[in-house]
Amino acid sequence: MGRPPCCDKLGVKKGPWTPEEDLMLVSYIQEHGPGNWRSVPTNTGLMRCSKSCRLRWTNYLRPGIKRGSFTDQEERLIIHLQALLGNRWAAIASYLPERTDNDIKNYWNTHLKKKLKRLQMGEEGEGTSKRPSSNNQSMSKGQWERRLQTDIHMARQALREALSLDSDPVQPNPSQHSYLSSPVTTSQASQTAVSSSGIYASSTENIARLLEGWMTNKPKSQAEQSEESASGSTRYCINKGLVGYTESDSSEGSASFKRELATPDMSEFGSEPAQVPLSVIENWLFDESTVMVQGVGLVDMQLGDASGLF
DNA sequence: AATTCTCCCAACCGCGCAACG
DNA sequence: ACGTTGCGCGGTTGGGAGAAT
Repeated sequence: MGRPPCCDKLGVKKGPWTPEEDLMLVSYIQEHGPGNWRSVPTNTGLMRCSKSCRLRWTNYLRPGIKRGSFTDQEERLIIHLQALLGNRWAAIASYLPERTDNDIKNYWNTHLKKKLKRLQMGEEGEGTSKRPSSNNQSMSKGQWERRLQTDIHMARQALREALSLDSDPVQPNPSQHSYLSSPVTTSQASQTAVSSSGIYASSTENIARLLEGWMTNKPKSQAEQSEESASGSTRYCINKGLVGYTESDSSEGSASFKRELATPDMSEFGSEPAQVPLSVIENWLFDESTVMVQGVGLVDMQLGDASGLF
């Protein structure tokens, strides 16, 4: 006997969310914080199933989400992490606090997979005997697993070091924070609804506008944001959500929105990976000499050995 | 200008796991 | 120990937007 689907109830709405629904959801979360999703539809009056509410929040409404095109660095990070962790998108997303697992998954499926395939084809066209990984085509599954374990061990070690180097004093506890500090007004709501002509919720701007005025702290200007991203800073920080956090927010607001996602492997470190400045992780990830195991880098594994595993 | 094709992403679905009674 | 419930995750899909014909 299988488990009944959670959304087979009559009257449960499906499909794209409307601005009004978003506001209802955000209002509720403002008061109660995310979680206890089961009670959200009944308490809000939303004709959505709990799952849908959770997804809408985590993938779209949650402040701090960066949307739009991925940077080269993000791309490389994803490729490395995918090679290391496989399709564990939630785990990968925990290293990119501004991106959702869904976003990363979509980006992988629509862009990176093709990109890697193209690269692989290109290399194959040039000849297959040169690359070290080609030697590993014959590597047994056991060998590959041992190598993967070594990689994971090294990854853990590197993260331990990273954590000990950079101990962030902020220990957020989402349950203790008010999620959105000032209530949204009906006029703000209608403004949002009116301003969005036709397609709703397809841009960061919409969400930013939606949430504008909810924050105690002044949102960062677009100019500042673009300047920041243009500077090519690799220091990803949970406090730098596009919806308007500044570094100084960390004392309260941003901590509230900290990703709940922590990879199970990370729990033993007593801290979530998102708290680690990702520059440290990136340095480690991009340092070929660190990730090289038995002379084969992870990228090689991705392009060669590991490709057959997907 | 109209139609078809392709790409992309928000949302859905089903499964597994953990907590709880 | 077992059944139920709720949540989180990964895979898949539907439909809108833009490109190509």
